[in-house]
This record gives sequence, structure tokens and C-alpha cells, in this order.
Amino acid sequence: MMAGMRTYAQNCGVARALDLLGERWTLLIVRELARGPKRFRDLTASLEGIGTNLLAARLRSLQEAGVITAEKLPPPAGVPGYALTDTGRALTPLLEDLALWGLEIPWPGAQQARSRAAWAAMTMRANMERSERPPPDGVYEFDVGGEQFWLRVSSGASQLLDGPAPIEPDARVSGDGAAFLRLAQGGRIPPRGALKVEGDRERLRTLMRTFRFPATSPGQGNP
Amino acid sequence: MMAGMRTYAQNCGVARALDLLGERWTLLIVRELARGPKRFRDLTASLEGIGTNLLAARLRSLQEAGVITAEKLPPPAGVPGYALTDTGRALTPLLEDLALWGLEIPWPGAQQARSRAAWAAMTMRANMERSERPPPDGVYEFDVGGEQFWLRVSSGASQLLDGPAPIEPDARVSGDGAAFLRLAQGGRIPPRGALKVEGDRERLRTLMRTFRFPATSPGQGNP
DNA sequence: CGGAATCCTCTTCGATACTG
DNA sequence: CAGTATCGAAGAGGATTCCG
Repeated sequence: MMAGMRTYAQNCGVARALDLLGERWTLLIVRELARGPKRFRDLTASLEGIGTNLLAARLRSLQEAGVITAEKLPPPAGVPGYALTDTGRALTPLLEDLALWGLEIPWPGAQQARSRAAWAAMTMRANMERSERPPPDGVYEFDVGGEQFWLRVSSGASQLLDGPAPIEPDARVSGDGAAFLRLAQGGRIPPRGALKVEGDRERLRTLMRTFRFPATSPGQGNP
Repeated sequence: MMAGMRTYAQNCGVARALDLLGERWTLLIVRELARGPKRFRDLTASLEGIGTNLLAARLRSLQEAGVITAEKLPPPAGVPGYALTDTGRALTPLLEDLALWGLEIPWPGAQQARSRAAWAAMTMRANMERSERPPPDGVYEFDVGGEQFWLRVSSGASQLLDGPAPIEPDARVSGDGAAFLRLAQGGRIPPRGALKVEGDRERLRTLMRTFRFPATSPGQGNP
């Protein structure tokens, strides 16, 4: 938090969190880094409209807050980049709560909005994490709409990262980005041929079944 | 969402949620309403520094988004006020995630910050909801630091609302606001005499034991 | 008197141009 | 490629005024 920065000055966890995360773009930067380290230009590409000065300022405050670190990306890249700290990774459930809430809201702007398969994949993982039935262990690779990411499920816990899977996946999904989007974000079965599945087809089907039914948040009642 | 309003234009739940909730003060308004309906001046009092024009604008957008409604408060008040809708109430887990995350972050601004017992009570409920052991059913009333609120626990679910309990509570806590704050936000046992307990002392003790507190709570201690 | 709209100043944002 | 510098536009903060 920089000197002279705006603060709510309230000793409340919500206000304190928002002092660090509440400004424009900040949580979207965390969202992007949640799928693994990124470099500056990756972020400007994903966050269309941010302006490089603002991105630089946000990255600086997030570092000061201990949410991200600036460091060289792992080999073979070896170039400078940004990654979440443990504190930053602790925001994942929060991002997922936000995502599931946001998708329930009627939304007039759907037409002009940009879509990304990786964002839909985050929804998919969020639903999976909140599912009643445990997802099947395995490594699943996706190559849809020109984006590549992979999901690892291991005894209930899961991990979603950008890029190709570092080991041979148990199943691989590739094909049309829009079809994947409707599947991952809305649970709608894609038309035959839109997505190609290689490998353990049955395990992938079981995986998909775990997130078809989003968990409903209990919430709190006001009488 | 008003015409001409700023939007991320990203088809992602996080971005869509932030289009509605991401502006300054918005989530703090939801936080205040999470403890029951409030009138305009209650909100200006809790959200010191907001400015009446901005509060009015936020209340308008939240209504358009279907997060809150403007309606007469329940009798005997009967005056106009604002309350969360079901959609708004669904944000409670999110606020709690934010609060618990925010309290873990080192915080330089503790000295100048305002404190409220009701905010600490929300932390208390958040910890309770995430506890391994079920909290004991009952109605608990608090009258600390000049604020009054009550907690109802019923078969695992709980509800925290401002004002006096509508029925005779099973236990009642009253006394020093700062002592309650340290207890509810950090799990620190208050000095003898700082808080008075009436009614079912044992049940209240069991309730307190269900809280799951962080090993170390940095940035606490607001005198 | 409570609830909100108006005005004015200051800060932040967004887009582009520019530099190490 | 990774940022910094710049500047018009939009948003926030605070006081005041209007309306019932």
C-alpha cells in the first residue's frame, strides 16, 4: 500500500482486503496469475484496455502487499515475470465465489464481451471444487480456441494451469473454443464433432459429470 | 448497470461480478446490509467518508443489478430503507472469504482505523461457519461498545443481525467494545470483568470454542 | 429533519507516445 | 519487451443546496 493511497480506514477484514484488492483491475490480475506465472505482455493481452501505466502500478502495489512476486519464470523461459505468493494463492476460493456469483446474474453485455477458454475453465474448476461427488484423479489437457491449459486432479484437490501438461495427460480435449465455453460455463453438451477427445474418454466423462450441478451457497437469511 | 458505465466486457464470472460490485464502497454497502435492512443515514454513519451523492448512486446501481431493494423497513419502524435481495444475500460467503483473507494481511493502518463491534461479529460468524465442530443452537444477544446485535444458530446454520434479539436470548454478552473486538477478531480471551455474560454461560463458552482462529493474527490490536 | 441532487476540486483511469 | 511519461476524461470526496 503506497503512501497517500486511498484507504477505507476501517478495522474490518472486508475493508482491509479491499484496500489492497478493491481498485480497478487488481482482482483480474490475480485471476490471470492464478493459472500460473505470466509476463507483463501476457497480462496486457488478457486484460484488454488496462493501459500499461496502470498495470505497472497495480503490479507494484500487489508486490508491496505480498500478493505477488516479480521473478524470472521457470526454465526454459527464464524471462522476467510475475507469480502469486502463498498469500495470493489463498485468494483462489474468493475468485471462485465471485465467478459463480457473477455467472448467475443477468447480463446485458454478453454480445460485445471477449471470451477466453481459460476463464471458462476456471468456472469449471470452481464448480468441480464445490461438487458433491469427488472428481476422478488424473491429468487432463485442453487445447481449445487457440488456448492451452491443463488440469490436475489428485485425491479431491485440483490445479488449473496454463500451457501444455508437463507429463503425458490421461485425456486430451481439443477443438472449438465456443463449444468448450458453453460446456465449461453452462454445462451444455457440445454438438458432435465440436470437441475431440483423446485418451481416457470415460474418465473425462466422469470428470464432466462432477461439475454439471453447481453447489448452491447457503447464504444467510434476513427475516 | 447504468448506460455508459464502465465495464470490463469480459465473459468471465469474476469480471461480470466486478462490473457490479467492483467500484469503491459497493461491497462495504453490501456488508452493512448483510446484518439486516438499514436506512440511508445508518449507512452514511457506518461508511464514514462516503458522501451522500456517491451512496445514493451506489444504492441505485445495486437496485438495478438486483442486489438490493428499497422498501419500507418492517414495523414498528415503517420508514424507508434498503435490504438485500436473495441475490445480495448470496454474497455473504464471499464477504466472509474476503474478511478472513484481509485479517491475515499485515496492516500498517491499524492506528487510525475505525472499529465496530458488528464488523468483528461478522468475522466471528465467518470463523464459526468454517469451523470443524458444529456451533451450539441458540439465540445469543450482544450489547458491546454501544452496538447491539444478535446471533441465531440453528442446526449448523447461523444468522447475524443488528438490533436486539426478537425473542428472549439464551445468553447475553455486554460490556467493553474493544475487549469484544479482540475476542471476536483474534480469539483473545478478554480480561475478567471486561465482558459480562448473562444466561447460559456454558453454551456461550461452547460457541466460542467453535471459532477457528489463525495461529497468528497480524495487524490486530486497535485501541 | 432526513434523503438526495448539485457544484467544485482533486484523484484516478485510459489511451497513446515514448524510452532504457 | 518492459515499462515510464503525458494528458484529456471520468470518478471520488466534501460542502452546500434543494425538496418533502
